Amino acid sequence: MGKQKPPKPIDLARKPRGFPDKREGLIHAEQTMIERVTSVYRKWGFEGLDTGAFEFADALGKFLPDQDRPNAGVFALRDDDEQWMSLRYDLTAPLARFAAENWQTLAKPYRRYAAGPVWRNEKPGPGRFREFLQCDADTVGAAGAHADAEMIAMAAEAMRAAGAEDGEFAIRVNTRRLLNAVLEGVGATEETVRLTILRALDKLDKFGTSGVADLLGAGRMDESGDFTKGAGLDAASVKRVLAFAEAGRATRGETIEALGQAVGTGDDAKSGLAELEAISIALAALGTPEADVKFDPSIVRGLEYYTGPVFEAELLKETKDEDGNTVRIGSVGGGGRYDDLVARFTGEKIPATGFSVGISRLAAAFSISGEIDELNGPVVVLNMDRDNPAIALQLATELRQAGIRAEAYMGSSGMRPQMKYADRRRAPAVIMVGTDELEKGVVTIKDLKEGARQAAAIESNQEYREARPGQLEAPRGDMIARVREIVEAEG
RNA sequence: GCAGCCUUAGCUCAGUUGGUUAGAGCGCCGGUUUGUGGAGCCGGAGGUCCUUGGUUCGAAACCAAGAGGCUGUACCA
Repeated sequence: MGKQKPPKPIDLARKPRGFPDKREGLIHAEQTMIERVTSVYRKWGFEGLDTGAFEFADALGKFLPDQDRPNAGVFALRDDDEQWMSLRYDLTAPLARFAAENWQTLAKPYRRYAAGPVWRNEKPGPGRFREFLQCDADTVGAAGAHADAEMIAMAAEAMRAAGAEDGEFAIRVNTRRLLNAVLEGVGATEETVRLTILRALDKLDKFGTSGVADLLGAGRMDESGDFTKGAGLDAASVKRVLAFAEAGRATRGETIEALGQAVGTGDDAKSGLAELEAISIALAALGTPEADVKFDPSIVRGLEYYTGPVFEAELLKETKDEDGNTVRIGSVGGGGRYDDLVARFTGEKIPATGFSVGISRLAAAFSISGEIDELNGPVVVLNMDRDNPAIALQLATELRQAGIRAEAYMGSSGMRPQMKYADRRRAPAVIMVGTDELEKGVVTIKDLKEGARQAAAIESNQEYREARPGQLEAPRGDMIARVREIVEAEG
């Protein structure tokens, strides 16, 4: 009945949340970060592997779409032949699939790095996307703490390669075996209770001791009044879990000692402590600075497939967001040992361990703090002579032939808009050739960065215009050399 | 998913008890005796006031539902 209004065209130009548009600056920051991290992986002897965006849903593991409704968490669709396919949610599951498929032909252990986008169908938020970049290294087919220690050492080196200095990051390490020992110690046999306890532990840094105590016991009320049911442990058990969670000490040796007190003498406790001990010794041999790696009993990580050591890379360095507020970036990567993942395909138990870096967060952190250079735009040749616009094309071509990024202004706007354009493009310089220059056989070159510096001291607009800061006139034959000086001086 | 808050120009926001053609700042575009980016001067574009339905003589304003956003929380292989 009601008149159907056609949708306004601009209302169709909407971007789905969590799928970021990336412009020059961000692209450059992320590519730089991928290069830095993968160069560390390559240096340690890992080889590249790139797999497709989609995997068959059943190859991705527990997320089997049930009939019509693919599970939340992944993006899934049905192929022509009715098979469910899912966009990969990490780079580990495709690796497990690839390793299983090609196991016979691979040199074992298989050491592989990979970088690329992954997709998760979850609620996005600041710093949380539905499409984001990961950069992984994994060793498939190597049991034992040395392979884990190597991952941890490499994670620390990757953080340093990314730009983190002493004390600006920490790799925090724990092992599932100790967590199992604690669960056993408080008699948590029921799966839901075990998971609730682990999730509570994981939130120690977020909610603090009392918040975690609530989650371990009856439950916790958040500030919006929403209530989260707890694990229902009695007071003595809560105390025992907390004692474990807070056993972190200044050095790894002291932490192992404190954990020994908190965790008892069961099989899991003994093997877990031995695992940390072995990792610590290996790290010393690998030359990893002691302060880079801490043992932290509150590290839990994903609940699904980790079987031994788990670790997390945390950026401690403080950065500022666009509004100038201080932001703690927090976790920028993680990993661990997953001995059962490849076995899903092969039946044979194949040990594996790996580490994953969240590229976007790292790039954001180091881009904001100036660790990654901002890119200059092209040199812009202004279109001054409307009777003979081809001169701008010719000059731009000469610059490009000399290997300088350059473009001729496309259009016939006045000079002021053309200057504004060059400014907005972050051009290092503009070239001006009008009738004056043509007659004299020269070009006018304006160094925009130098001009801006000089302009800071100029008060009035009229003076600013007359001063023509940063500008020089050069013989036509010297254009390339002079422009090159300007471009190279500004990186 | 659950809870709270929010939605007026590109952005940040005004908008009287419900009353004509809905405003500002910034930004944007163009010009400034066809030659100069920032802060000068002149001009300009840009809004079905998120959507739909209801109340009313009359709705940007009141009510309901929906959509979108923010924050917290849950989940996060």
